Amino acid sequence: MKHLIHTLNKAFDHRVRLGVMAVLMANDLVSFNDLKEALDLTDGNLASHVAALEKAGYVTVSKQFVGKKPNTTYTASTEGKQAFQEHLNALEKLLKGES
Amino acid sequence: MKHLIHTLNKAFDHRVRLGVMAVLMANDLVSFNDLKEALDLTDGNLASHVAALEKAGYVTVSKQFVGKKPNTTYTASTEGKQAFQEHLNALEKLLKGES
DNA sequence: GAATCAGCTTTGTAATACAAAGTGCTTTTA
DNA sequence: TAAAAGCACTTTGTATTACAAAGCTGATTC
Repeated sequence: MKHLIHTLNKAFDHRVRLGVMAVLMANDLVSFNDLKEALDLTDGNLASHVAALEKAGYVTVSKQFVGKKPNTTYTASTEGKQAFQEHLNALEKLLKGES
Repeated sequence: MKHLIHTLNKAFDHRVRLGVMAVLMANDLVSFNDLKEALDLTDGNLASHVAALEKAGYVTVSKQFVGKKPNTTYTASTEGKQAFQEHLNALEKLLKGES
């Protein structure tokens, strides 16, 4: 028997990644530093979690210069938004006690 | 700045524990084997996750004999139900984009 | 008396998680 | 112009966690 918990997306099975996706669902372009401050994370920790989401194809990265400073921004990909939505649906079902 | 993600309960920050609690919220007495089958887990894996919830005081265990067979059942403690509910509330807020 | 069941515990391996420090490049600031 | 600081990582090192599989204990059914 396959339980609903096995349909939860492992890529989102962590509060930091959940937070990143939540932020990116609400704002479609967020900079590294804004994300870092919003989630109160160290550089390295954020970088590695975002890297995981990027590797999964759920987040896309773009780099440019704003004035003279380098600026990295993140966006949830269409795929990422969809996968996240499915994850939320599965979560909701699970928590409503459907097995 | 403390973000909402830091208010998520680490004890529930895993799909298996989430599943266990969801089952125990819906049914107040569940046996080891029923849980194991419902969630499709190996003995050891279930045992260790339940042990973590028990250690946190969120699940209580009782052992008795049913007929001639030993029988272990689990229940969500009052504390556990409350903590889980709070976790869900935090999750919900997070996913609605409140930071 | 061998196999089975219940419920773990142990073992071993692999995958995270995380902070802190280091890196490379550029730009302010003293 | 040398030092400090910002950006966005990467590396390092440590610690925790996840998990399957095997082992184990005590009882039981064949």
